Amino acid sequence: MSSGGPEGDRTAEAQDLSCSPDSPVTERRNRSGIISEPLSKSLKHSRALSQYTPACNPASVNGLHSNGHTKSHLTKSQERHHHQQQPPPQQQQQPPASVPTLGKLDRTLEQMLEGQNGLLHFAQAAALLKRAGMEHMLLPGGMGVGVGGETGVTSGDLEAASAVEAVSGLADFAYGMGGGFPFNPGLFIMTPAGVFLADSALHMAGLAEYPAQSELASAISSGKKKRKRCGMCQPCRRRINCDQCSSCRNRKTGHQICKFRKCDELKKKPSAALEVMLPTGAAFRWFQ
DNA sequence: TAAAACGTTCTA
DNA sequence: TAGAACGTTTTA
Repeated sequence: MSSGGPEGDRTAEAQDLSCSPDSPVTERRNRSGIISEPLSKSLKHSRALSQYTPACNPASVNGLHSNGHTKSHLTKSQERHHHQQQPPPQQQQQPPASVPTLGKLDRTLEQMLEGQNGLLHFAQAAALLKRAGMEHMLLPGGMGVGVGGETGVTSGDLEAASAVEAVSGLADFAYGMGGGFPFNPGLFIMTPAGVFLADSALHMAGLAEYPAQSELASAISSGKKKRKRCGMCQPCRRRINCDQCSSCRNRKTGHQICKFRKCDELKKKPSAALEVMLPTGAAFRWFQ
């Protein structure tokens, strides 16, 4: 009759997860920091990602992040941006109104990651590579119309413009159908979960610690039987077990993660993969 | 080594 | 076909 249940011995440290100091959040954490919390509290109000950061630092929200794994690299990449891309003093004048700032660019990239389950599709990858000065890794010959096509643009403008363009102006990005595949295929890892920038490309681009990209890619490419959670989708971001679903109730026998924390990617059948969502909305199959 | 969690199989 | 149970792998 251990009526401890979910409410049993909730610790005050769990309250750290809440940004609101007066938030009456009382949770119980397991060894992995997963919180068991009744459905009524947690599931109905899925927490924003920023609420899981230790200090709710607004600056950290600006960084590229999606889960606890990526906390550290945020600051690293931001430092990189500061150190490597800080314009010389004479260029610190106001940027042209039409040119996004690096901060805006970062937010754009963050939005890309947020919105695409962490996958970088080709146009986004192109933007990142360009941003890192890796245009040469794109295949030459105008195959990448729209990404490598801009001329007469300063590098800074190119970086920002191409990234924004990658997000919003994808229509002229030529895939297949005469346009050809604009990237060096070696830069990408094709996995059941999607297409990822290869580690090498990430490293070269200074993006080695992009959330989940390298980790997931390596995990899958290594031929492990088990797939890993993508770490990017809403369920993966969730850090709270509902304690009420069948998986939670039958944890001992079911061996299943809370239904509300089940990775969206893992819900899909692996065979449904090897398909890339093109910016045009069409699906590109790597293998027929 | 225990807990977490994915994959497979079984059952309703 | 969805959910439960179990085997197995992974991770801390």
